[in-house]
Amino acid sequence: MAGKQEGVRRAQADRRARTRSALLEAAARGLSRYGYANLVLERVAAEAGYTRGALYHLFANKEDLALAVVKWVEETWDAEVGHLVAEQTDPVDALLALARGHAVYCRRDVADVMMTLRVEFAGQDHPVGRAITDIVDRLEADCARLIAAGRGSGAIPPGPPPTVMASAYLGVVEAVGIQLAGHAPHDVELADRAVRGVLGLPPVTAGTFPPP
Amino acid sequence: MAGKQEGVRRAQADRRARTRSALLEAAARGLSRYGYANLVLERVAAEAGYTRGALYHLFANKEDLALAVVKWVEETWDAEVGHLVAEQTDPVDALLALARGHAVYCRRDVADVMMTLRVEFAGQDHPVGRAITDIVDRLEADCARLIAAGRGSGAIPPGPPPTVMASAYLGVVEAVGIQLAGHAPHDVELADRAVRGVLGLPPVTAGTFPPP
DNA sequence: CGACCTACATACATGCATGTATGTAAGTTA
DNA sequence: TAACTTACATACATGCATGTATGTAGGTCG
Repeated sequence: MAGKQEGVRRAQADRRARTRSALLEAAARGLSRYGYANLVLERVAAEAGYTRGALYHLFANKEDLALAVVKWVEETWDAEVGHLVAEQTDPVDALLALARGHAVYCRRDVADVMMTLRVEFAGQDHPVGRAITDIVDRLEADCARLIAAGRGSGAIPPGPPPTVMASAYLGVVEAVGIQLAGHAPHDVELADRAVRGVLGLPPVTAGTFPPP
Repeated sequence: MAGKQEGVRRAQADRRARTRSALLEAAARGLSRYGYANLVLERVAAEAGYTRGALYHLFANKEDLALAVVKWVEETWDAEVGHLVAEQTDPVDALLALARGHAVYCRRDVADVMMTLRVEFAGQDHPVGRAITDIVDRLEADCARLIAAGRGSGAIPPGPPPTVMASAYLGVVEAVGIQLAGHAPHDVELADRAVRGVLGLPPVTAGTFPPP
């Protein structure tokens, strides 16, 4: 196990990883634009600079590719938005941080992959659809807990049950993020506004937004 | 032009209209579940009690069928939600009436046809996608005017430009309508809350919702 | 440097959904 | 009731995208 051995092994592994990343990124863009059914693998490969042969060498099939994209998007989202939420101690602060963080996350062009696929596979029984609903369901449960906690402390006024609130909360967060992608800084402000509205919190008074 | 002539003519026309409606309704349900690309015309026809032959006799092709569905949904939406908005004189009341009316409209199962197709054709150049964006763009312009009017009268506090606000407003209305379909009466309440939040209006104090 | 493996391209086979052409029964008008 | 049209079903043809099988060049290791 000399240094050169690992070096060359990393060389081949790096080559593989680079092409994989290129294909993954092209697939993510393609999925967000065309969805799953209309995604043509030859275009994906061509956009990444390869052919379908490379794609089928690195991914078992179209479904496997889409699942890999979903996993990749989930990981980048967690890395960028998840920690913003985790470092908040107050549940309301956490919910507001998630909304604002997601709005910022949505400024990149692959952000609406999840939404596109979720809509396409809604009501179906497809592995890709299940992968997405699993993620969303976990997130929704987390948000429901945060809302329940906020209710318990009195920070969130009474209203519909926390699970229903969480569903509405995530819906508006997603909608604002997608509708206002590329409209900084209004994306963050309106995500904040919409979430406060759903939670029943009073609006921030003029001049105090955005907070430092 | 005796009564009998018109009678029999109405008989054949009625037959045609009934099968057309059955196919249209089946197509609407199919589109909202599977989207356009995954919609199989044989299933649509079978669900309506016919075969593809009937479908191709009444519609030129798949695209024509989808366009007819879009038109039909638009008309039912106008009939059910549009007049609620039109009879409001105050712009803020109109915006709130639209949000609440749309939430009620979304309780039927074909309500998310527009959203499904809009997502599927986003960024494409397809006639069906254009038909939808045309409708949404008109609605968005109307809402932007209402928001500008509310700003002018001071009823809506300052914030992002009306066009951006309208985009966020409609996104939120759509999201809540879809997420909370079948969760009456929370759907209406949360649509109201979300819209008030986006517009920067204070929440309704506890106990006063819903208004008569 | 010769044997082997990996990364990728090219070529082929399959399936599925659309669209079209044809057939048939029911309805309409003289 | 006979000529004609409409409403629909059945059968056929086409295209396109996936998946697989095969080929080849470059890297890897003895």
